[in-house]
Amino acid sequence: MNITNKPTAAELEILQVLWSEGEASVREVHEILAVNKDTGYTTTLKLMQNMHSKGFLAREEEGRSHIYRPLINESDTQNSLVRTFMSATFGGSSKKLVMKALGQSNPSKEEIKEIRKFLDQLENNPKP
Amino acid sequence: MNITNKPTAAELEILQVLWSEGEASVREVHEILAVNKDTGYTTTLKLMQNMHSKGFLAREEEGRSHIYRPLINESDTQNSLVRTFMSATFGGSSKKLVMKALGQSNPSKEEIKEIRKFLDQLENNPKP
DNA sequence: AATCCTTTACGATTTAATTCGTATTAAATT
DNA sequence: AATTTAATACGAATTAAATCGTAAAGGATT
Repeated sequence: MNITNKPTAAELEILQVLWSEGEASVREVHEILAVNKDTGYTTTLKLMQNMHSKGFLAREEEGRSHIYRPLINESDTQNSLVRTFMSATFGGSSKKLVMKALGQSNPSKEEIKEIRKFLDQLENNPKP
Repeated sequence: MNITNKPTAAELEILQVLWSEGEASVREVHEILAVNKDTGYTTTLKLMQNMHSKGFLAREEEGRSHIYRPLINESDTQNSLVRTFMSATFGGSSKKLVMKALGQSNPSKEEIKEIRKFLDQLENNPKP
């Protein structure tokens, strides 16, 4: 259920790609990252190799290249990162974090509606 | 209004103390941090010196020690950190971040009420 | 006055993360 | 068959952050 050690910033970028694509080769991940980032191919390769040995990614030979797949779940990873961030920056107060986040973005009416619905659920099904 | 470069994790811990105390000597900051953290006095000193030269802290001689005061605002700093985090972890979606944060903490009825009020304001005063 | 704190200053080390260079291998192309 | 291309492997360099050690200075204590 829960992530033991968190991915670093560069690792998270790679995970975003893999969560979105499902699976990909180093080349594919690199091409996508290279649009916004200026680093070499071997950097991406090394990162993905590291992530594989950390247990973040599975890989499988396909021809002479490797296809990688995330082994850690997006939602669990986000939970873990949020918890750490919330604690470091807001002393653990979700209310403060939430207000800062909302005050800074432009959530659509629709999104606001969904958040309200979520708050309703929270009140009706309080946690242990 | 806006923070140019963000404090690091260790710097943020120091800022938390100073935001809460208003001002303090290295010794005072260190004593407070030392409760939960196991690092030497000179580490805290060095960090605060760095923060001073970065323009994060002002200082003033008082006797033979220095009294430090934050020059960057808590709210602005949090905004900046939230923006970066939200973008790196949730592709900039405040809705996703907000739900993760709420789903993970136990906001009180009172807090939920305040968040609802905040959502009302957001809807009534939409941003540019 | 001599010694003992307590403090700052600051270079150096350590640690972690990121980036890269080079060697090697094997498939694809000529 | 020879050459080019595209991939992995992996050590090493770079960078940034955090930590520490030691020297110097000046009050406070004896």
